Amino acid sequence: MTTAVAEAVDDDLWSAIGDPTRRRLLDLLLLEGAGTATSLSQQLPVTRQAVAKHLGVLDRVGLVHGTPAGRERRYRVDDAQLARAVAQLASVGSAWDARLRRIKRIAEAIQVARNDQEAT
Amino acid sequence: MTTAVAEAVDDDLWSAIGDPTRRRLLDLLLLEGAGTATSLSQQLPVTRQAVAKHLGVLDRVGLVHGTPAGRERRYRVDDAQLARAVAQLASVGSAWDARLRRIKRIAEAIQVARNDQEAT
DNA sequence: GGCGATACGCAACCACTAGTTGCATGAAAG
DNA sequence: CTTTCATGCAACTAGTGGTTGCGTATCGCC
Repeated sequence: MTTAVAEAVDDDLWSAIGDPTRRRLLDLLLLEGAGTATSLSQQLPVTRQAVAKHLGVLDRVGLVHGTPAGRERRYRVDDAQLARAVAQLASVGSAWDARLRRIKRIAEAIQVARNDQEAT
Repeated sequence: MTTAVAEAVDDDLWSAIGDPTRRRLLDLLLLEGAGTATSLSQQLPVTRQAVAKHLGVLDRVGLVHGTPAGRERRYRVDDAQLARAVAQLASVGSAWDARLRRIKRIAEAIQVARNDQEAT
């Protein structure tokens, strides 16, 4: 019997998509197919260097791949890896959801038992 | 037409459940019903003070409530608020999931078109 | 070929947060 | 009353998201 919620979470993956700026970054990349640090920074309220750092961590965990193209470095999303990340998100969510439901059920059961007592 | 994924995320809530230690904390509280900084810290690889801080931020965003009980302060989860957080998690996840599926569909469509051309 | 514009990477610095240790205080128990 | 135990507060460290500033390499044009 498992005593704790699964939480079989790749911590790097999670923290990568945990940052709101990185989420928007992934969103933009997904939307436009590809982008560079400069092009992306123009659509975000942060500097090019900040974006570059984020792309660095996203690249490190494999959520995006950056390939040099002339004087610029073009990044694009790794669909499979992002799908994995999304799956983890869903997994943590549903684990908690399940536990919440269970707790609720138990609480109701106790309530019922108490009513039975009073009715004696 | 919406050009970006919803991302209607309460940032405080998200960052509250973004921390792995806080997730384990919520997990423990959910499992045991209630707990204090001291009791919880004994089941985690961090000090009592660290746990106290986390409970502080969880309390501030309303995911838990702490009530003084004699010389100790007892915390318990706010089910409704946690349910909200879980819902947000699911929402972000499904938004990306949808976009990934859409991208995949477009990619396949392009592939089909290309094959048609070649078949001419 | 040479030169300005552009895209990049690196380094230093600031602010915030998760973690620590140390200490003082207040309630409970003997 | 004294001891014990849980808490809260303060100071300090390490890591990270963000900035500015600077050096360098590539592209485009004359």
